[in-house]
Amino acid sequence: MVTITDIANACGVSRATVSKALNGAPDVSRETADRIRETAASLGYLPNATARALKLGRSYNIGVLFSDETGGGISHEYFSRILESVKAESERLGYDITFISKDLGRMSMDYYEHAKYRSCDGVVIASADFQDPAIVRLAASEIPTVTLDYSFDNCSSILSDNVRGMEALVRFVHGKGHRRIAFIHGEITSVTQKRLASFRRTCAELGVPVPAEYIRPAVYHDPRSSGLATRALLALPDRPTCILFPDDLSFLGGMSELEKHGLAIPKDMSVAGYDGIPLSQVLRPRLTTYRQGAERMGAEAARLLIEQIEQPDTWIPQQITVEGELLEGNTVADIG
Amino acid sequence: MVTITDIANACGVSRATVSKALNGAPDVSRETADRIRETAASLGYLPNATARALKLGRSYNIGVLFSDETGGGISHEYFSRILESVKAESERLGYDITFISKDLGRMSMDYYEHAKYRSCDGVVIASADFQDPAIVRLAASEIPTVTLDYSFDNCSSILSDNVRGMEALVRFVHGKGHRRIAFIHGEITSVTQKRLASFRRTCAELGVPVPAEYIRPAVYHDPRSSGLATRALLALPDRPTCILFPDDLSFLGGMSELEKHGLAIPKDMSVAGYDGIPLSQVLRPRLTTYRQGAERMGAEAARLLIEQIEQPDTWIPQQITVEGELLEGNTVADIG
DNA sequence: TAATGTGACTTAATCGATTAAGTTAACGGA
DNA sequence: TCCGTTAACTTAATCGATTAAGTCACATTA
Repeated sequence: MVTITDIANACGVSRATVSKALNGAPDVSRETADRIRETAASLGYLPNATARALKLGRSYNIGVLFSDETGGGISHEYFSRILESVKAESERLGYDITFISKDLGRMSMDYYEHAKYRSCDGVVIASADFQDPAIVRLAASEIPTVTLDYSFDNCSSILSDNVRGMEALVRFVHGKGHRRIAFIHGEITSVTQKRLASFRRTCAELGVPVPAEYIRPAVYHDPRSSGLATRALLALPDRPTCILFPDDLSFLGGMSELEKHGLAIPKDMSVAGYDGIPLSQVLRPRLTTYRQGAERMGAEAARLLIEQIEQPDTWIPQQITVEGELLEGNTVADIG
Repeated sequence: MVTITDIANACGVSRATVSKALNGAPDVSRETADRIRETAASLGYLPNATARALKLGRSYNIGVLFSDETGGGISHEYFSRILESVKAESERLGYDITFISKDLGRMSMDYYEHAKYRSCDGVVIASADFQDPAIVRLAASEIPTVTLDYSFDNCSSILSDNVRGMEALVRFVHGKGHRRIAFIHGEITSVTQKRLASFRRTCAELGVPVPAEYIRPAVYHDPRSSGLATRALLALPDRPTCILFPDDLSFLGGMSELEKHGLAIPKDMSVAGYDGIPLSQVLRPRLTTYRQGAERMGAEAARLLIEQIEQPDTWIPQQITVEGELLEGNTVADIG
């Protein structure tokens, strides 16, 4: 391994001078600096991030947290889009990313300890149980933290616009003439609550009644549970004309249930999803859904976090809401 | 930050003794060791991975490489399953994982340099253009490397069993009576070549003729291009009775094309996919496909890599082939 | 009794890079 | 000529942990 000492020897200067030359310090002469840089290049010198981190107390490494337990793991489309954009933006800004988990080999530690152990400069919490004391501890710690789809006091956060997303969907189906709109929602989280509230408020604004039995619980990303919820809705004496699903994958469960009942989409039942995963746009009929701005969310998360890391003095917590877009498929019939 | 020095002071011993006590060295008395461990716990001591890495020349950190350019990014189901299992197994064995990329901020470096810079103990190459000189350099370097779905000399590799996967599919549809089997394949890579070869060989073994026009190129994970390939197949005077798609997502493109022609699956055309993504199993009809053993592949990759890192002397390159399973849906009609 | 051994420490060097503080020679101005 | 200044270095401490080598008191053995 080529170190700063090798360059120093090769150039007949001290290690200090090499370090300064490579970092562009002012008190190295032009010629010496050039000579050092050339030698460094010719020897194939690479700085050692570890040594630098130890000395500087800055690792240029940020942790990302995807809690697997909540099922919001990396393999869900929405989260992998977020991960990918956090990664891309971080790299653009000169930071690597490392996963933060509970426990590591035989060491048992919580998220905060893990992040400390790896001396992460900051952490992006992308999917987690925000009630988990370990998450709360991390968010409340001195480590700069940005959360996605949840807000802690004193942490910046990036929020998908669930309020406006749900509103857009409701207004869209209302515009198509629907007045009996059912909503199958995922597990109760802050995201779900926002969508529920927005659903209710928008319906109220539009003068659309929302019978209690039109709101059915299910589990995100679980076609089976949405299928059951769909069945329950179909059993109602006063069936809805349109069903909003918790997400696109869940819609598939509903779809097969509708099929079983011999109901065609959108002729006999209108439906809409949420997320706008690529699949939704190649399905026939193309699914009407709301695509969250995951790419921008990830990028903004990285940007905010690194800003906080690099300018801790001027930093104040920020909440950024990222809008998505309504993907108007053809699963909502015009019954106006 | 609580360091080893704080513990040393609190216990009235030297830092060396603390380090030894915490690492279970034999030359520390029972009582002293206990006292040190208690003090460490009560002070909330956490080892500093950075300092340890610097001294030991071991970071307990492995790099993972998902080249974005090839489109085999993190967000594809197969790769995210691999990532997730590499992560889980690495963590179980006490290693963190960090993404390796080209370039980092204003530093331009190749993969090898990046891995060196972060002192990764090893690298898993999960998706990449294996012709890329930067990838070749990394694989040929002194850094332990495991590749997925590709073999380099002197590197261990984990291979999805494309040969047996394709064979299983062909034998399955053949068993259902199909004799005119078309195959839409993805871009020519080593994986694709294996599938193509296996397709041809199995057909030959079964005595099924394979007209050249039954083999159509397309692009992986791109429903549009598979749609076009499907259209070309349908235009043939002697239509196939069954189409094998490059992957499940691509099948969706074919599906909508079939729909346009008023052809029902599987009545008018049988189809099969590849990958076995969750979606494929909630679609109606349920897709016949081959699910690759991504979870085992990721876990084996991590295991092999860490084995090589920890026992470099006894190490020899290994190739492990991981079998998947045929998911027998109902998109293949029995026309026997 | 002297030599030898041993258990339980401490000392000090080391990993690679950074940086405050110190040194030295050259130069300018009075 | 002498002093102050400045450019261009070097010295040495430091980040936190590890470990080979050294020390020392005490026990054992011939």
